[in-house]
Amino acid sequence: MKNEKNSKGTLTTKERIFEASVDLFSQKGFDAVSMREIGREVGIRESSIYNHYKNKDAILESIINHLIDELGAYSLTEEEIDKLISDCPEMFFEIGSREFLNGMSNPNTEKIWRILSIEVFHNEKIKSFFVNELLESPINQWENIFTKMMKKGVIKEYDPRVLAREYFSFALYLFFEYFILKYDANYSSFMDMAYKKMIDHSNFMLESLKVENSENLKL
Amino acid sequence: MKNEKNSKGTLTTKERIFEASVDLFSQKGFDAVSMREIGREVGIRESSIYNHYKNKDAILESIINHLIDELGAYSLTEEEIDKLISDCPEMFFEIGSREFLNGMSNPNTEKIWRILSIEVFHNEKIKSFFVNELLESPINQWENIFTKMMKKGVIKEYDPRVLAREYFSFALYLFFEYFILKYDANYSSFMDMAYKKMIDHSNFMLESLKVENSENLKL
DNA sequence: GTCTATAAGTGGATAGAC
DNA sequence: GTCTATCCACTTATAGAC
Repeated sequence: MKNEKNSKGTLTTKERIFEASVDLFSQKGFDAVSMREIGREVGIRESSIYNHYKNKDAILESIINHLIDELGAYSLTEEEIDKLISDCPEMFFEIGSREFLNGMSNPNTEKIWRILSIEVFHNEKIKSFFVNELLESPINQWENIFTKMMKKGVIKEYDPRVLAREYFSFALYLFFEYFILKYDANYSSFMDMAYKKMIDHSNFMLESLKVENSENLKL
Repeated sequence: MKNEKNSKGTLTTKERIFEASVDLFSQKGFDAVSMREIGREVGIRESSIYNHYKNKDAILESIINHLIDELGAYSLTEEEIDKLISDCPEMFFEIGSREFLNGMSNPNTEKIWRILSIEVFHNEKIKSFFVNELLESPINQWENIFTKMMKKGVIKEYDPRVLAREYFSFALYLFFEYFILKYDANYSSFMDMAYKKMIDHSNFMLESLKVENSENLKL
């Protein structure tokens, strides 16, 4: 814990252990990586790792916390959201897409998302982090947004909870496709393909939710 | 391999090993379950298991093959699909939903889907099975169905590939939600909730794709 | 077909010299 | 802070008695 900060370009041993662990865990999963292997990657003996981290679990924990810190730094404020809804709903969907994909595919966080995807089965903390961060809180947020859009007459009337699921389920599908089924550490191709699909999806939703001239809007 | 079949109600030792493995693997994952543990569950020594299965991997393999066999038994024929499209598109979506959920939540297969979800990171065979069975082949099939629906004028014109993703991504979202994030071996609640959500989704899609009276259908 | 005994290996973690 | 040496629990799998 002594030389945790290092303002120069060089990395401390602790930081090198962190980086090596992120690389190895994201490739093989937590259980399949041994302390010996991490040590080898860093260039020290495994016993020396215990001078920097209490045990193997502590390394994983610090990785999770790093992602949580990183995510907290993003996200739009309530006022920015309100303004965008009135100004231009098309833009809003596009910004929403980009926001989501950035949180996923930032080079600092992409490997960590992959680690958590692998470990979600073995770790209760990760599981509840996922449920909250990927299921409940975004869908609640989108329900809120769709409700506001209806009040302003920007989209037609529909059950906002259903719309929230319609919109955000597609993001989860992309997450599932890339982080679970097709992950291969090829960062740029993830962004490119996912972004195009997300735009197609936004357009479909916009088209479906357009306010019509006639009166028979409510189902 | 000797007493594999047993027409009476009793299970052979091999079958009991199979069942115990499915239970344990679905709860803890393949790596986290030892041969000792399986033996304990069955009531024999771990060394005796090797009289029935060559090794631990062979147990997993037989579990995967069991699911593949089971899935092959379902699925509609081309003619049945064509008939349904003309007769009643609403019904078709409902049947499509039920078909998918049945393949997932049949009591014989639900635990196996869970095992594969856990093991998809460690096993190339499972990974390509998932990519094919959950991503590519269903989306191609739905693209085909939407194309036919357009030709018959049952739905409005739109890129069928995009529609296929719009429709099927929701099924994958449900898979992700239940088998990865919220799995708790509670079979009936999965079916109930997933089915309701799937119906909401089908209704939204139908509404969006309704043929309108006027002429400006193509985007 | 099941048992005991055992091989042969890998894992995380600690003690103490330097 | 890193090293060597070591501990001990646990794993898959095999050999051979019964």
